[in-house]
Amino acid sequence: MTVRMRDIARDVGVSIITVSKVLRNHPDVAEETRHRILARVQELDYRPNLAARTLATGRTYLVGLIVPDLLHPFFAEIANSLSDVLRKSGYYLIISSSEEDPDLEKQEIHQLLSRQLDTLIIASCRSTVELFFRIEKEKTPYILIDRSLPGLSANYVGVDDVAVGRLATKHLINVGCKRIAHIRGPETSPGVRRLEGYKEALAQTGIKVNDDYIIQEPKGDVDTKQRGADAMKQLLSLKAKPDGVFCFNDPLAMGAMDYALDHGFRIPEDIAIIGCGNLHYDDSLRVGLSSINQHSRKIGEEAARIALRILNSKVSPSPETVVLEPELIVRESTQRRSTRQTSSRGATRQ
Amino acid sequence: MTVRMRDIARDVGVSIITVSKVLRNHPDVAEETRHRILARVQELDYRPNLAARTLATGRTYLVGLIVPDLLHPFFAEIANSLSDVLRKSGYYLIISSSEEDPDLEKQEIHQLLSRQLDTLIIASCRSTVELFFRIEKEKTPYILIDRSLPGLSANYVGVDDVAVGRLATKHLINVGCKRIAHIRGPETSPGVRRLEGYKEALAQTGIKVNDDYIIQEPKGDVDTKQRGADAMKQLLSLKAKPDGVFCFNDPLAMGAMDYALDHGFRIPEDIAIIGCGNLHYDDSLRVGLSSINQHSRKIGEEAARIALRILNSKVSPSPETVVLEPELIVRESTQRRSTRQTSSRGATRQ
DNA sequence: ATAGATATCGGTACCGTTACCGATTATGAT
DNA sequence: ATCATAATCGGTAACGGTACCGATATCTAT
Repeated sequence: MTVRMRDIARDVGVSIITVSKVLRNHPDVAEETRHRILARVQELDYRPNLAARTLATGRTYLVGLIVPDLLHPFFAEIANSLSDVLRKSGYYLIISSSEEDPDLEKQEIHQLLSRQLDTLIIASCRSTVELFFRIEKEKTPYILIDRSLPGLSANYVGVDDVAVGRLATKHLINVGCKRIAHIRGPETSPGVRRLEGYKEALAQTGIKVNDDYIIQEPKGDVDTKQRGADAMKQLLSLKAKPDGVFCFNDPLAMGAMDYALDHGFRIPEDIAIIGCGNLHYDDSLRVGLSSINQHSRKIGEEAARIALRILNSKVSPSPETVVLEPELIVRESTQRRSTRQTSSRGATRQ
Repeated sequence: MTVRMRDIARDVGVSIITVSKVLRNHPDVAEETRHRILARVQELDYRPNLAARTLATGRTYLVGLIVPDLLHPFFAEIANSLSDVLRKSGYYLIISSSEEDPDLEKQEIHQLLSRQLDTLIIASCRSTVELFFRIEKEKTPYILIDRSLPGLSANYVGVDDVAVGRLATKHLINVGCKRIAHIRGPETSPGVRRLEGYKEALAQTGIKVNDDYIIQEPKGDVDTKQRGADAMKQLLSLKAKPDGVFCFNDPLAMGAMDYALDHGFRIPEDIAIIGCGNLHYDDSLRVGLSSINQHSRKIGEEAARIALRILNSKVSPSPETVVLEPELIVRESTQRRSTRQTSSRGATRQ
């Protein structure tokens, strides 16, 4: 069997309680016995049974993270930075993916809650708040990231998605696009708000919104790149083809770009494309992809900070909201006319 | 406070034990009481405390996964497929990243072990086996993926890395390359074996290995793309520039490709490039990147299968080794001479 | 010498669940 | 009616820790 506290206690000749104190750096024990205990701990390679500790203390030192898709670099980066910060304070991250399926997400939430985690961090694909009220009743603090839910005053960290839509669309307008399309995202807050920003930017410039230029997210289970290609196909079959497209995210933009190029369109001359996410491979694509930086690492860090604040305070602090400013990154795919840069492939922040 | 089994028992008028039996589908309870208990469970939204269950049973239904880098799509995909399979059998995946740091990996292993997980799956960045002997002493079964360790007869799932190196290098030879370089990976088994395959292929064709053409993995903390670019810079400053490069993985190849293109070299005319991993964006790069498919999803599935076999058997089964055959995927970056395909961008399996 | 403070250690109860086995009741066969 | 058998339920003792408080020993000041 594995080694337990009582084994250490027996060997050293003290009580279990004293061993427990040493392991938790409790001051209430003599320097000499502390050393003897630690020596034996080292020798036997003892490590506390965290399940037992959890049962006794009610704390797991475990933070749950639920994301819709681990393969998406945006979420992978959040997971990374979150984990980096939490680890330094002795907390551990347990990650799970909902695959953009609300039912699966619910199941995962239940799984994680029964594991008694100290905090839940979640980029939810749900559109209703009911489930979160249940979480609140269980007293497990939670933090929403990337996606917020209407009518829920919870901790939230994300980017200003209306500004994302506005920034991208205005940029397309600035480089001379007249017929601007939007390949939109799902019915979650980023999808809705980026669309909103898109419409706002058009309205401010006096351009009328054309519903043909807004491509809905299809239900199907096809992969993102394929969806982007399908959307672009639809756009390019219109009589009045768009000359600029704002895509909900970079993978969609990648698919859209491939389709356009493969069918003889020039980017950005015939059609300019901008995505969102500023993924690390944007530079290396067939045409460097302009994008909006969502500060994924920063989102993870802020979420971790809030989590630690909650974990370190006796009473639960009032909900905190962090909204980051998006940043425009210009690459080839939108460099038309006057905005063309001297360097052929370098990205410029604006 | 949260609801416990004893609350259900009190309300329904049975003992705690009976409730426990119902929750675990124990046959030993009458249909009618079972219904009454389940009804109350539903009403109160009761969920068992898994920490307590773990303490009593010794099982966590938790499988640990340690990978060197979650941002690398190869590992993200393994995590995904692993999780898919395990979930169906009621197991949960707890993921953690070692950031290619052996010390951090050790720390993570200890953390996970003290959480009493049922199995550990690990793509180790360690080069010594000593730590794994300790794991074995603790009786926690473990499975190595992607990277094996010399002198350790453990469960292992991975691709035949010597074949990877041979396949890539032979392909470069077949398309007419004469001076073939290799940007190699770290000192883990894939890095070592792919280099071996590279040398084998050259030897079989009677080409002498030129040490200038083998670029070592630098120690620095720069990102993979930058490392690829640096390596390519080194290669292109040689008097006898190589006309073909086999890169350890696709991100390295991406950086290498960018550097070459940015400095006026044509791909594949001046220099052909092949990577490894067959990442989903290989199609959309400036030049479509030829690659070797490592079957990441399959690796996850096989590892999950082995894990379940261990978890379902009373005695621990003898170690199992699964070695997958790599597959060559040809895209533009190596299409020279006779091998040029009709379709300009489509990938072909060979 | 005595009281009070300080440092060091331990006893008891409990965290929420399950394993093991024994008890009770109902059922059916003879 | 009797007895074996099966079905249903529960008591007790763990699992490996920690919280809370009390006990003892040592030291200091008067």
